[in-house]
Amino acid sequence: MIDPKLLRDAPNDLRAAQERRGESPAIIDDLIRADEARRSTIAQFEAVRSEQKSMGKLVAKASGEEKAALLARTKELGTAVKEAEAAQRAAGDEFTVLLKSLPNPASPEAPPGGEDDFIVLEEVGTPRDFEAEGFTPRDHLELGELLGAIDMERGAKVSGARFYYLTGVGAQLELALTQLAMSTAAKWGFTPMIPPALVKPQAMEGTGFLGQAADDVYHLDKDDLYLVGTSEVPLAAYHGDEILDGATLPKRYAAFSPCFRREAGSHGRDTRGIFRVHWFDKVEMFIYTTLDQAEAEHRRLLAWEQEWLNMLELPYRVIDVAAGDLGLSAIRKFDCEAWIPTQGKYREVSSTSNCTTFQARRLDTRVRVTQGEDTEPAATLNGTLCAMTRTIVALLENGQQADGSVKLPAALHPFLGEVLRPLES
RNA sequence: GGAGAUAUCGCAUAGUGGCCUAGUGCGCCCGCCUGCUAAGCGGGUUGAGGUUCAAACCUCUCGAGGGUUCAAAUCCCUCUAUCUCCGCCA
Repeated sequence: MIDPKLLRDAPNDLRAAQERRGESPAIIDDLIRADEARRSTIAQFEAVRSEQKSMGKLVAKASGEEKAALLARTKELGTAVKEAEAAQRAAGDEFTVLLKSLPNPASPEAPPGGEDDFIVLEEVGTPRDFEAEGFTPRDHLELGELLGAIDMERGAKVSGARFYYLTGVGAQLELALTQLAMSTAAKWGFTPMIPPALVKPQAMEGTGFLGQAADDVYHLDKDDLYLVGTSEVPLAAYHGDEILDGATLPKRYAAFSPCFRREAGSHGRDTRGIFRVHWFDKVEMFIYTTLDQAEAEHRRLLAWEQEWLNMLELPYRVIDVAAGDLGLSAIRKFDCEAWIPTQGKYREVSSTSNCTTFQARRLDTRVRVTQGEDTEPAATLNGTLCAMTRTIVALLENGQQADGSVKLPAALHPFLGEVLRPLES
């Protein structure tokens, strides 16, 4: 949700931002009309309500005929107040619904265009040349089966397509990554968190996942709870309805949670292995700060994501996601994409978004920067530290050797040794 | 799942239909006084929204949402959370 005052103060900026996303600016004019309707119904309600209150005081003091006459008038006022209140609410609701459907204005620095119009900011590391090494790389599933690390067949048997078991060293690998990611984040100053993975509609809605992304979300009808697709949701809602003390900012949290995604729009894509699944575990970074610090924190998040990939010794690139490919809440997004040898391309393993005050306005998270001053909406940012399944895919494929064994990065040696070896057949 | 209780400003409390424009204490902020400190004295102190050049004014906000009434913190209904006990359970 944007600052409604922008509709009056800077409508042209908002129209331009819509066009950067490749969306119609007409909604801005709808919003301006709805805002005017809202404000005029508020004025009408307040006028009759004010009269009702002062008349009510006269009633309390009056008696006899005088009182009867007053009561006749106040009775009329009573209905007028109810009507005006209903009109105010209707206009307010209409405005809010429209306002919430408006995406966060894309940053002017975000590349214009859609999904394919990203800009590559940086490439780090060099993909291995398997041809030169003299063997054809196996894909992560083949390797996972050789190592006894991944069991897709039984995942499908028990839970259906896009489910898996991590077994043996696969399970150990996730636990090692989790432990390494959480402790590394703690060292960077993040507070480790384990949040709930089931949330109320308000949390889901507040983070912007019930708009166009709603099809991708699991919902439990009987309990009206949602399974989160990322711990961004419970972390953003964590300080909802709160006023944060500016002196405590930035607040940085790192959360481990399962993530559930229906993958509604991706039938047939990435069907092999654990690259795209309905459930995976993830360590997510989340930051609360003030608007003026948001961009700097966004750069820090990206730097931490890169440091993590460097620790894992993976070749990757960083892209600046185009405006048309941003989620509802973000003004700018950077993705880190690891090289996947058997796909011959870079694929997303982490992503960081600057949501400015968009989510905080919806969730009512405010900051009092200085004692005695007015509050302002907080700014929120999120970034992946380690999405387990995709990280495992990248580690297996990039670390593999001709015999099917997998060399691990030094950071994982304390947990799993230097090499994962195929099971005895 | 069953029975009962509770929910008021940062905290603690008062408030059983109009005198609530929600009082008081603590805490906090500003000032005064006291040659330091403490005490004392005076004032301020929920959060939103609207009108407005501004000063100021108005509206909403007593867990949430409905209802009754000319008028609701107060009466009624529903929901949520917390506490106590019972049952079940990792």
